[in-house]
This record gives sequence, structure tokens and C-alpha cells, in this order.
Amino acid sequence: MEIERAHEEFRRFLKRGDNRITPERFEVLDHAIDYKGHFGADELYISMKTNHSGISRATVYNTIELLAQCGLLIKRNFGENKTRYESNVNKRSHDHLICTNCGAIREFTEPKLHRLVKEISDQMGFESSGYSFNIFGKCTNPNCKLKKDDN
Amino acid sequence: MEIERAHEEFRRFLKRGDNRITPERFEVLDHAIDYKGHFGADELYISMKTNHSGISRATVYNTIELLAQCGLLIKRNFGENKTRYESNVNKRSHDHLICTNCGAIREFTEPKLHRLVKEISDQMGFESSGYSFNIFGKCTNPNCKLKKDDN
DNA sequence: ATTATTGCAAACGCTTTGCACTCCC
DNA sequence: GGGAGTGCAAAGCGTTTGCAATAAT
Repeated sequence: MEIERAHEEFRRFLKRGDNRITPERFEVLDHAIDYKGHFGADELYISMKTNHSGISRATVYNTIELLAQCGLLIKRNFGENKTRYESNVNKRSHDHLICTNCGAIREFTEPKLHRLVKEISDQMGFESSGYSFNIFGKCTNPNCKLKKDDN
Repeated sequence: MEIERAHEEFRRFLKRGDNRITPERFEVLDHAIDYKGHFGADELYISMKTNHSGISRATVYNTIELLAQCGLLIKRNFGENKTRYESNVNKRSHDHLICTNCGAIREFTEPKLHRLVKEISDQMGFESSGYSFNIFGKCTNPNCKLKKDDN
């Protein structure tokens, strides 16, 4: 089961960094990898509270950051001045098309990108640890109509 | 002179959209294209206030957005949960390398990207209006040391 | 026992909003 | 003169922080 593997990976990550193993951290992990689509830290907090969790905002924010460092979550930014996350468990690397009209976010995979990032970094004297690539535009989707709150 | 051209372009843009021509808007334009490097809306506001302008925050935010729509400024986002801008007057299209250690931001130009964006958009049924491409990593620069406030 | 982690609430930084006044058209 | 634009202050939103209580080591 992939949740077991995620727990194991997080546990190893925590030990490696001399972080303590707490039930709260695994509670956050569980909710985060369960979450469909992209989410902000506060959304996850609210969602957990709604599900009768006793977790605190501080712990959610702190843990989410650890999960991102660990690679179980990916940090995103779609130009809305808030950090978004998405589960990286059982997903392959991808980037996003963002409809500036209705807010819909679609994924695409472009294998060329990794090589390109590597080439550019080498050329510029950078040791790259990641990248972010977003394309903005309009869906050709006929019912694309200022919904503004999909993900 | 390029400032004249910028004024002219902004004036045309404002008329086209039935926006009024006000001195405040051109005051913001002047300061924005003068600003070295990337800036947040509030930074520009503070900078203008420091230079004894009577402008208001609301006007700066409003005008900057118009300037971005008009193409005289480019909107950026470097993963800090705030919108950054940079002058697009007399600059050629480029993207950024961001050092996660010292915060330095360097520019690069990769001609392949436009074609790539077009290809992906076509393939996905998107009418692209722009993209954002950032590479995160560490400078190989020896005096890269957690400065956190360059641009 | 020691000290990281937690929960809570308050503070923070950037951005948006409401409203009365102004001035472009 | 009408209504978009302005200035101001307050509120909004996501995020961070300080501190006392708690619990992992």
C-alpha cells in the first residue's frame, strides 16, 4: 500500500534530520496525500478541522513544509500569491496550463524540459534543484466561464 | 526617447479600454520603468512616497495592473507569495534562475521556449497568452551566503 | 530530564475594499 | 454634470511568530 511507503519515507526523512516522530505529522501526511488536486496550507488546515481534527494551524504549516522538503508533496505557485501543494505520491513529473478566464488548471508532461533545465543551469553556473513552468491562457473549452475556483 | 514611446503606448491602451487619462497613471508609469530590477507594488508605492509623491496605494496597485495588461510591465512570481514586476521597455524576453540560498535572481534567454509553449498549447487545446519559467537552485558563486534580499 | 513540538492567538506583509472627494470626459 | 479615478484608512487573506503547555527522546 502506498500510504505505508509514504509513512516509511517520511519517518526516514524525519530521523535523518533529527526531527521528532509525532502523530500530528502523520495525520497531516495522511490528509495531504488524500487531498484531490492542489491545495493551500490553510485549506488543508480547514479541511482537517472540518473533519474534527484537533490539529493546529502552526503544525499544519510546519508539517507541510517538511513534506515538501521530503518530496512527498510538491510546492506550486500559480501566480495567486499563495503557495499551493499537491501530492507527489504515485505521480509523474508534470507542469501546468492555467486558464486565466475560468481558473481551471490542467496538467501536461513534456520530457524535453528536464534536459533543458539541466543545459541552462550548466551554462549559467547553477546547481538546479527544481523548476516551475506554467503556461497561461484560455481553454478552448466551450463552458469556460469565469468560475475562478477550480483546481 | 523610449519614455515618450511608453507614454504613447499607455495612452493608446487607456483609450482603447475606455480608461481615463490621468496624471497619476503616468506618474506611476515613469517610476515603474525607471525602477532597477524587480519590484513589488508596495515597494514602488513606498519608493514613490519617499520621493515626495502624493500618490495613494490604491492608485499604484491599480495602475501597475493596467501597465502589466498593457505589456509595459511584466508580472513575475518567484515563489514568495507576492507579485513582482519588471519593466518591459527595451528588454527582450527572458526567464529566471533563482538561488534558494542567497535569493539572487539571474536572467537567461532560451529561444526554444516560445516554440515549446506554442506546441504544448496547441496540443492541449489552449490559447496561450504567456508563460512563466523559473529554475531554482544554488549559485556556484563563492560568496553566495543567505543574503535573501537581492533582486 | 531535556528540549523539540504543539496549540493558541496575536501580529505580520501584501493586497483589496468602501467611501467620500476630485477631476477627466 | 456624470461617473471613473483618487486618497485614505480599514479590512482581508495567507502566513509567521511568541509563548506557555505538552510529549518525544
